[in-house]
Amino acid sequence: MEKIQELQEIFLKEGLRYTKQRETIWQEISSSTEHRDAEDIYFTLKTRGVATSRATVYRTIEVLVRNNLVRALNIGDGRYRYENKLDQTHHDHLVCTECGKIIEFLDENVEQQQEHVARDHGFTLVRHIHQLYGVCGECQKN
Amino acid sequence: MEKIQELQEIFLKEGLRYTKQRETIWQEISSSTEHRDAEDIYFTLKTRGVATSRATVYRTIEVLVRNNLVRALNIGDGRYRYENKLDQTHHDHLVCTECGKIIEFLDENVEQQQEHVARDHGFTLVRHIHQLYGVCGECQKN
DNA sequence: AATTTACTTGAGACTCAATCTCAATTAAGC
DNA sequence: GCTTAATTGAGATTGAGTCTCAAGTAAATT
Repeated sequence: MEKIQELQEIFLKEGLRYTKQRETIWQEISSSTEHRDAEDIYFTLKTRGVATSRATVYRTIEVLVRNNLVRALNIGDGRYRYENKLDQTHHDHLVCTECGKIIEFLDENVEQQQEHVARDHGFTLVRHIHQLYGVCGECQKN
Repeated sequence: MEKIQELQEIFLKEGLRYTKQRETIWQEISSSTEHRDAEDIYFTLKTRGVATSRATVYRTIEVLVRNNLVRALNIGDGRYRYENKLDQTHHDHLVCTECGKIIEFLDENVEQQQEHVARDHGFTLVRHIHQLYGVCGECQKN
């Protein structure tokens, strides 16, 4: 039930109605720390008896992303993963190319350097995508 | 006609035939420093009279990417851009969210730091994706 | 509380990049 | 040149995501 208040304010602010479906989708995303795709979220809701359509899942996620409650992650395999932003802190991702495991990391050095690079080219940095792909410890053993 | 020799060796090595279509696709990609999508390459070939099918374009690019002659770039808008790797040097990309301009950059500091991050998490780094999105100098004026 | 109004939902059609199929074509070995 | 097996290409298919529009349902109005 985390941030339900804020959720309601967001829909109000956007002139959108507060519906059971929208709340359920947020609850589903906010109750997990996994990086899940839309299909996964859609099916989980389905098996939990609170079925919503794909259209509603995608439409709601769009609002959540726009309002900073959810982050969309593109790891380059053609579909987005979503993670809630309840823990606030910014981070990037380390992806195991063998088992698909996703680990979060934050490196202040890199964060700062990115600002420099952008500035050096006359850009105002808005966001970035930074993913490291490699083989994790477990997978190296096999 | 750059690297035609190497191109032939690659196809030989892979047990593939050396065809006019495959050569033409490489020539098209190698003759430009732009970051182009498959559709763009396909249509350019078409208007130049050396028509090949989409299927062949995609199939050939796959081989070129696998053999390090071409790099596939995912800037998160749902389609890949391709650039030839003739100039060898590794770099990442700075993308203007207003005009779509793509600038290449290389930051040794960041490159090294990535290795550290991977190692710290027990990963062997294989590759990375690093894109900075912002507004370029020109677009800031408007 | 009933009615009206307008936003939301959902099933399925649609889009778009990319992949697959398979008959016709063609490169390469004999 | 002939044979054979890889390649090509037109179009079908896939899959993630978006769109449509009739039916459903909040919320405002009376």
